[in-house]
Amino acid sequence: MKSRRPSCTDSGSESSEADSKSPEKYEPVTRRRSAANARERKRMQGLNTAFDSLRKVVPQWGQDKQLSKYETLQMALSYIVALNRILTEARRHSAPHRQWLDLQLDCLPPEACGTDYGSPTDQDYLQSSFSYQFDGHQVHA
DNA sequence: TAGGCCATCTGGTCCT
DNA sequence: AGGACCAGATGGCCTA
Repeated sequence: MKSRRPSCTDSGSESSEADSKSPEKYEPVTRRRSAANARERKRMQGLNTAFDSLRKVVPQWGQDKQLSKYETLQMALSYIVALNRILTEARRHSAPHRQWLDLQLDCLPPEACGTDYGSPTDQDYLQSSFSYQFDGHQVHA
């Protein structure tokens, strides 16, 4: 994530005013607003942490730059649909194949599911199952 | 320079 | 009453 400096409208961010005034000298309304701003900032940071976690498990084929939040959500949706499709296809196969698949899924740590796409063949198959297009921002489930 | 993306502030609403 | 959540507004940064 790019590091961004606070915007100039960052009035509640304990900066210039906080230097000249201790918090207890704030007007109650100002103090409450400032606290609410801090909570909102923390909440959004939590949300961004969640987005970062999601980016780590979502494929980023051909994308050298970080997915935007919108793209991350769209990709996650498409990824889930693709994996679901693969599982559905796998269930149609014979027992030995199903056992193999079950074994693979059991052995996979959750974090590895998104970053290790297996052999090039597996990767191609998974990618071909994807419907999310970066340019068009479209998802066809 | 325009457009995309983002962080932050803010006021409103809902919930505990 | 206070906190969580949300959406709109605003302004900064980056890239084509």
